[in-house]
Amino acid sequence: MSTEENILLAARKVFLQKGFMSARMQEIADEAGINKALLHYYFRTKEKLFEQIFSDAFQLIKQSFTGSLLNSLTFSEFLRAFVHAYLHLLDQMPYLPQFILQELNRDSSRIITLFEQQKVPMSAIKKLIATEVENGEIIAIKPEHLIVNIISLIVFPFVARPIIKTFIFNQNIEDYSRFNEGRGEEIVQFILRAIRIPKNMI
Amino acid sequence: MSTEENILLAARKVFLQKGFMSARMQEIADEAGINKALLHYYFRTKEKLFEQIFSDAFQLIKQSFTGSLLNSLTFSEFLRAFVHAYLHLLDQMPYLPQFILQELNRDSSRIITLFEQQKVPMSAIKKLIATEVENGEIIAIKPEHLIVNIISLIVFPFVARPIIKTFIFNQNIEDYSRFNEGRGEEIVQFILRAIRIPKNMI
DNA sequence: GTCTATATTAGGATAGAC
DNA sequence: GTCTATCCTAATATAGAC
Repeated sequence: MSTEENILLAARKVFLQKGFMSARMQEIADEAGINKALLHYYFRTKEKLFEQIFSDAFQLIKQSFTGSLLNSLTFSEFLRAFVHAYLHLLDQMPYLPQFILQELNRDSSRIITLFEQQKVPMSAIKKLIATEVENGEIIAIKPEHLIVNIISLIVFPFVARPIIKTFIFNQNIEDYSRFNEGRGEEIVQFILRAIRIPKNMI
Repeated sequence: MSTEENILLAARKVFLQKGFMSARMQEIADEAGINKALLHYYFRTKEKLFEQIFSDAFQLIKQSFTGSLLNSLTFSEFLRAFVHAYLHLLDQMPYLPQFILQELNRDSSRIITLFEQQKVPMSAIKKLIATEVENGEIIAIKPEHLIVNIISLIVFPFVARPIIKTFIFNQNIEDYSRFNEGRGEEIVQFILRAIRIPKNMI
């Protein structure tokens, strides 16, 4: 593995856990098994190194959207694919959401650049939902609310992990990991129930 | 207004927006219209000043739980009261959730202290849900999932505000604020639909 | 390319006058 | 209690040898 890849791997680990402000160049150097000066040799500044990590991280999230949309004809197909793709990603990178949200709140100008670079297929998803509402497949709901609801149910538990672990599960690790295992289907079913047309209306 | 209150007000504003690491004592002093030395005279260290702000902030959240539980006999009463109480609080303090979550992720040991000091009535809420499930008032759902779902739907949009504003509303402020106005009832109805017993099962 | 040693600066904290 | 001036340390960044 090249030194540059090595640094990027170490930087990703440290930045994701600590965020830009709390991350230390020294810690990244240690993690990569090199020294500080070499970090600067490869990436000049902390800011530039961070930039790389941040946009890579956001791209991973974007791929959950595009990938799930690709092979889905109906909304429920998309929903199931998306929930599981996203949860699979977060399983491997649990710090990802907090990292992204923290940095976007810290530097609000970054969101503009991000929006221009990373085209998330939001309007396609909106259209998919709107069509199913028109066809009477699902209840009348504004696509924006439904999209926000889906993402909230998936992502929030990762951002609030310490609180949930402590205040809801009293630090009981087993209960908590059981909760996580069932979470994907729970979300899918919860949403499907919330948007289905009541049977006795026919 | 006393100098001490003045400082606390300024500190709250700066800490909530910036978080501990990005907050600057200088900025707090400016905001309070005094100088840095006086901050240290009143609160010795940045850490101690922060401590005060943080526990006050968490207490506000706790009160949304306890307050809503107080006068609710059924789950749907609690749900409606809680959603609106919490949203009312976040309307006034939109940075509150990101602040709390960021700090709990930064310093994981803090959660222990917090748990011992601030008794959130979680078991009472769990019991309320479990009872309604037993009585066949709502569908079979694990209380932990339902509680997490409720909080996710309320809180996440505030944490992800920049992303939602940009990627879902294309920076259109009017669309975004219309979304926020309808959000409370949307959440309540979404959850009630997801947990109701289907009519044709009777 | 990689290291050691050093410069620079930002920012929290303190001393001491009033 | 409030200020100005100063200290001190941590952390980013660079110079220069190998």
